[in-house]
Amino acid sequence: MNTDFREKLQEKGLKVTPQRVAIFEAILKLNNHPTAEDIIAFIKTNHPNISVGTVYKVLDTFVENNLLKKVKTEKDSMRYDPHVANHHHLYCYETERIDDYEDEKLNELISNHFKTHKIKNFKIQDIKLQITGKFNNQ
Amino acid sequence: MNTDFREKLQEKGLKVTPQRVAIFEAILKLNNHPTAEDIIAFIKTNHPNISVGTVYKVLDTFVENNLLKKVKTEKDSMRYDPHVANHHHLYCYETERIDDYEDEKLNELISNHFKTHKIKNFKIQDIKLQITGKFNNQ
DNA sequence: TTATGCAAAGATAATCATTCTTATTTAGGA
DNA sequence: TCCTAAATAAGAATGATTATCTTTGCATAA
Ligand SMILES: [Mn+2]
Ligand SMILES: [Mn+2]
Ligand SMILES: [Zn+2]
Ligand SMILES: [Zn+2]
Repeated sequence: MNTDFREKLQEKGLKVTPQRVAIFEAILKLNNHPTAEDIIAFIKTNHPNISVGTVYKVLDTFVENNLLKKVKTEKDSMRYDPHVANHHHLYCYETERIDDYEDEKLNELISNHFKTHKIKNFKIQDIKLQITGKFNNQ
Repeated sequence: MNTDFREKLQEKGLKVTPQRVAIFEAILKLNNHPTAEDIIAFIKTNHPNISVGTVYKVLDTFVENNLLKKVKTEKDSMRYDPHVANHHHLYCYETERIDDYEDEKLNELISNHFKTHKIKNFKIQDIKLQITGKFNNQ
């Protein structure tokens, strides 16, 4: 999993640095579409000298190179998603929790719908669902 | 349409002020899910003394009272939507344009799908599609 | 080896949307 | 008309993000 990520960096012509590896690992570990702040806090424990600016710069680089996605929210701080394949999100309206939601049947349903119901003057690139609600337990 | 809005304010127990009316009119006129900045710029022409803080406070009040919705984006500044009934959005990946998209058939399709495919540990409140792509002309 | 080039990281200042504070004004009911 | 809670104005403060500038780490060429 680590070598995997190193290879991806190299494919994109990006240098493999300890910071980049640490930031990506942090995002995987944190596992709730973390903010930059979450990432910084997590990394600071093992890697206390990392610079805030570096984290933001690395996150941008990752997004540009499609190693991460930004997640839309209505909050001030951006959240990041290591899951770059197309998928949907469950948003809790009470907490900051955002979970992934994958549903191949639903994707087909929607994709078929748009085959017969074109949107005038608009070329679709991708479709995401924001499913807002409340998690039960856990 | 204006009296309509005044009545809505009164129903909610909110005072009808020139600032509130101007802000709501601006959002309707601007008609592209404007930012606070767009609204301020628009209002300043007729109403030069309005305060920036007032605009933000009024926007919050409107959102709390369901007269406006916030629109999720991955940009820094928030956008506002006077269209509070549930509907979807077309996002252009090249420009800041966001259009409304309503599709009753699609809503039914999705709603039926979730009747038979419950999400474990999650109670759905609402579902919005973010349809990203590119507008043709116009 | 040593020098040169260059991407990346660190430190920290600057920016900019938004929020907060405090004094003042006003809408709307009594 | 008067009163008062609610709303606004002005501007300072905050906080996330971006920009700037210097330093570091390597690779490659002299
Ligand atoms: Mn709209
Ligand atoms: Mn911000
Ligand atoms: Zn995700
Ligand atoms: Zn809308």
